[in-house]
Amino acid sequence: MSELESVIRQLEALDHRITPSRVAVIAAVLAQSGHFSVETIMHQARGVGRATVFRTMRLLTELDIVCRVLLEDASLHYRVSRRGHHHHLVCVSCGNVQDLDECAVSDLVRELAAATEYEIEGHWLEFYGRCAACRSSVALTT
Amino acid sequence: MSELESVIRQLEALDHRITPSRVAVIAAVLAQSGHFSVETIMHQARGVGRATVFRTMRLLTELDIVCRVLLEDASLHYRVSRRGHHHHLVCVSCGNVQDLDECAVSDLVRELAAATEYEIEGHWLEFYGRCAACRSSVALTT
DNA sequence: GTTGTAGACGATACTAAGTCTCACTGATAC
DNA sequence: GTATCAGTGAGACTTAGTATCGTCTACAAC
Repeated sequence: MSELESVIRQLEALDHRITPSRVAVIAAVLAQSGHFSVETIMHQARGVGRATVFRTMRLLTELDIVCRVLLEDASLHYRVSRRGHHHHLVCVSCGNVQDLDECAVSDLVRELAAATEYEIEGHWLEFYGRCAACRSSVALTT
Repeated sequence: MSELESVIRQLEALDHRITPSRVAVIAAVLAQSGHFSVETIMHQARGVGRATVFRTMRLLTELDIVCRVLLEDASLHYRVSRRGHHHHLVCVSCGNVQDLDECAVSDLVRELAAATEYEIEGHWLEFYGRCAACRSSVALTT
């Protein structure tokens, strides 16, 4: 079963209708390799209305098929999510994104809950830097 | 020396002019207790133009007089920053913000840099939850 | 005190990202 | 076959912020 079919099955299972617009958006999303903006999807799923693209993206986010990537300037991008809760390491130079396998702050969340009496429900954690390739190319050009 | 005067000195030291508009915006910012949006400041510093409020906020952010608080829905608010690099714990119910004293991920940054060969330059970290007061009030009403 | 000037100003147009509304369409159940 | 309602596209609207531009004024030099 292809990834596209698998997503369609998930939508069907939740009683969402399978329409050509949705399939076009989902196919465009699954074709992305790195992080992408909604605008990219709007270009690639031509003919699909703006509102529909946003609606479908929200649906995919709720289903954990895509996750949101927060860039350093606080702008939101998306990324196909092939695992559960995780964080990102974003190269500010080439835009490459590494998924970080495990949630690095789950211990911290427990400590913090004990120290502050908050019931902690969620968090944002994103790292920014330069990947090895970008660092070496900078070293060459300077 | 009041906090307002102290900020004005900082601006003067960097060769920025002290204008009535700037003073109005800075006073409005310093009067905030929790996190706030630019719109709040625009209401409280009546007569100051929209662009000027944004320009002044950017200036204050650069001077580390305010810091940005990322809410759970990825919208940006601001908060008077009375310390250096730190993170926030935001109550999603009453909006109260706790500053977390030390950067909890500095060790993690080092580990990650070693593991991924990235040169890590920055990160976002924000926690969301319910404070003790909000939890007890929910317990009472249910 | 006067003046020159560049930095700051307000108004306003614009952009980007996303939401809302509404009449219409078409997938699905009966 | 048809009724229904979830989903659709168009486009107006919202929110947050930036860009432009002609005018003003804080402040240093005189």
